[in-house]
Amino acid sequence: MPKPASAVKKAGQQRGVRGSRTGRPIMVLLDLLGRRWSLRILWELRGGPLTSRALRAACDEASPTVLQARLSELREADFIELLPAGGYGLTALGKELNETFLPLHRFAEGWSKR
Amino acid sequence: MPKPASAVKKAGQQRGVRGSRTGRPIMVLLDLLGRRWSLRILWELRGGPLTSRALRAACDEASPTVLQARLSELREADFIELLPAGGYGLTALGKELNETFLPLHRFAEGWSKR
DNA sequence: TCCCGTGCTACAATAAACGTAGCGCTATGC
DNA sequence: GCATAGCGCTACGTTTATTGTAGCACGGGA
Repeated sequence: MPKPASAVKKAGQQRGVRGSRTGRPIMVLLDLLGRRWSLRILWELRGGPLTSRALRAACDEASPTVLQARLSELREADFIELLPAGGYGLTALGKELNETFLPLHRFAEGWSKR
Repeated sequence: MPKPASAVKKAGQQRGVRGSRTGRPIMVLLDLLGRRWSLRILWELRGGPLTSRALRAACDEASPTVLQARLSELREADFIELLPAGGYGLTALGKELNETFLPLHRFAEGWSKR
């Protein structure tokens, strides 16, 4: 019989990294990037800044709720920033992170022919 | 007033890539890897095969339900395989994909000191 | 003034993830 | 034989995340 099962969890981690309690940087990063739309957002910004609405359009009209949540998280992680002129753009760190994923594109092309 | 809002969505995409309807390989890949625990599983297998239980332990005791779901998806994508001798291991393709993420580790280390 | 685009939020409904328990199977122990 | 233990995997009720739709407050032109 499934017990309440919560009431305990609130203590341990609340403001945290969700799926990772170790705190190891790579885990924190994998967890952050493992949230829905995170990778996609970074990817869509690779060509230059986009307004929040353009970004939403680029992301298949994902709901603004999650998008804003991700944008906040990614901003807090210093991967993207809200430009003074409007629109979101990659920070230097974000660009560096994005380059990490460049080989992924090539990989994806080959993988799709599996 | 929030309308029913569903009843429509069932038509368009059901068995799909969730966040991506374009079918572009990179989108499919980003979507698959953007699911919870996907990246983590690949990461945890980098050192060699693990049994499902060991993998679960490595992933902070994530619930077996999602883990099995991810394992199935990653297996279908041919990134991991269930070894005859038992345990899950990366396929050649999986190893290739994992190497794509190697720079991520280094990046994460530097990032954590932001 | 009015209009339009910006970033952002509310909120009810839906889908995904969680936690716990336990199944069927196989191999090894006695 | 027959427990025992580990394997991959599933059921199912609860909690959390995501979705879809609507709309806010603000600022910059016409």
